[in-house]
Amino acid sequence: MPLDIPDVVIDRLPVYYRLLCDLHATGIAVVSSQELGDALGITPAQIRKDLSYFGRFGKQGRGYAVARLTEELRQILGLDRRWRVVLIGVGRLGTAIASYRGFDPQGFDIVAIYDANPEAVGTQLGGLTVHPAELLARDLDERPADIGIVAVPADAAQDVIDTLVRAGVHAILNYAPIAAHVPPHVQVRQIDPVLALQGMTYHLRRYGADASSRA
Amino acid sequence: MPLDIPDVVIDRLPVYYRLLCDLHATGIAVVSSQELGDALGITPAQIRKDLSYFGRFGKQGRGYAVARLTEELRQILGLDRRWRVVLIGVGRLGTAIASYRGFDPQGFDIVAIYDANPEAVGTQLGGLTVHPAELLARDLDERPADIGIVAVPADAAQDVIDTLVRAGVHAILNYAPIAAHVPPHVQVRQIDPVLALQGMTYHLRRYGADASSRA
DNA sequence: CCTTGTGAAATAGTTCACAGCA
DNA sequence: TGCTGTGAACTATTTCACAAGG
Repeated sequence: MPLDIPDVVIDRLPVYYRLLCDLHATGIAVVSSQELGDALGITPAQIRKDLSYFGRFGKQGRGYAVARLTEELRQILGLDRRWRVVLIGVGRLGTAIASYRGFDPQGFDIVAIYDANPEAVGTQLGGLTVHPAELLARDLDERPADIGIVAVPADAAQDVIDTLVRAGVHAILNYAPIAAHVPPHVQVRQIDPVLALQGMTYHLRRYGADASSRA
Repeated sequence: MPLDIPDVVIDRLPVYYRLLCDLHATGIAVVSSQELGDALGITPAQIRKDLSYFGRFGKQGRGYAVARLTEELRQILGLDRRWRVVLIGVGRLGTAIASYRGFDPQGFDIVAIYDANPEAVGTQLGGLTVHPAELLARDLDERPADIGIVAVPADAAQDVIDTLVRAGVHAILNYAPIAAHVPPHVQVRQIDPVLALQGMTYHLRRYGADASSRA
């Protein structure tokens, strides 16, 4: 398994994985790259090439065994274990994240929650007590976490991220609207609906047909 | 302004725009591509090349006038007007989206909210009444929208997206964990924290140092 | 000086197209 | 026959490096 696999390939694997889980649940045993591609809007060649970085999972003339490929991807992605996640920030967004049911079944355990606001500290959220943010560094020393989810205001986010990185957290899901600065060995993924919308308005304007002109 | 500007360039412009707004608010009048790059973790050459698709906004030896460049980007991105947004789905996530304060100051107006659940219909959310989902198509005919935000369960999402597309919505922000099928002229951006986490666990596993080994 | 704007070079990523196997 | 796996061809994107302007 080579080490120089393009990042863009890695980021497609979870998409394949999810579809394969669905197919598995539906009872479909074999699937071709063509069918996967149709379902995902990706060319079959792309899917075959992506998978070929990791091994030869298909059978010529048949396709891929869904159960086998699902299991392979689970291993490749490290989803065959559980991951410890800390959440920082319990404003509206953090609260929604804490109570989101989608993390647990995929192996992500929110194991601790922090907030800087004394009003929030001590409240219960998804079965956990909210801790004061200043304990984050100390707690991570005693009970490390794999992943940090940052849901604090923009002006506090870089500090929180620095604390996470110093405590050895190597993966950060950042909901704060800032470009996070981290060392190269730390993974960051940004969730930013406003940036996403602004990338689309460019195209809307080009396309010409805005809503008011159709009213 | 050429029509064949790479999408990846377009999606960086909002990042530049946000930083420039911050700089402007801080009272900084001029900035170099080097400084922008340092702040964003992007090479200066990339920033200059990106901007050069749209015009010549800098001054040699000086850099870019922050106010001027901010205004140019606002126009390019179509942020010099307001956009009509409909939200479908008021579960935990939809509720958080409806009350998010970050959309309005950037020109995005949530003008209507829908949900399929009769319990939710009629409740108030961010100053709006939740309407029954079956009215979505009819309402959009009478009062079009530019953008749809989809925050419904996975199994309902494609139907909602089809309805939006049929009603002439050309931009969709999809929070549902599915690969949306849309015609080529419709923009889709996916917000999917689980996929983001799964892309990072691949690297965590490679890096070796998981949290439990450091405990 | 310093920094932009930009062709040209380099790198990265995608798609083609077909040999080979079930 | 049908579909994978994969070099080779192609396309896209980034970076270089430098002329030119303030």
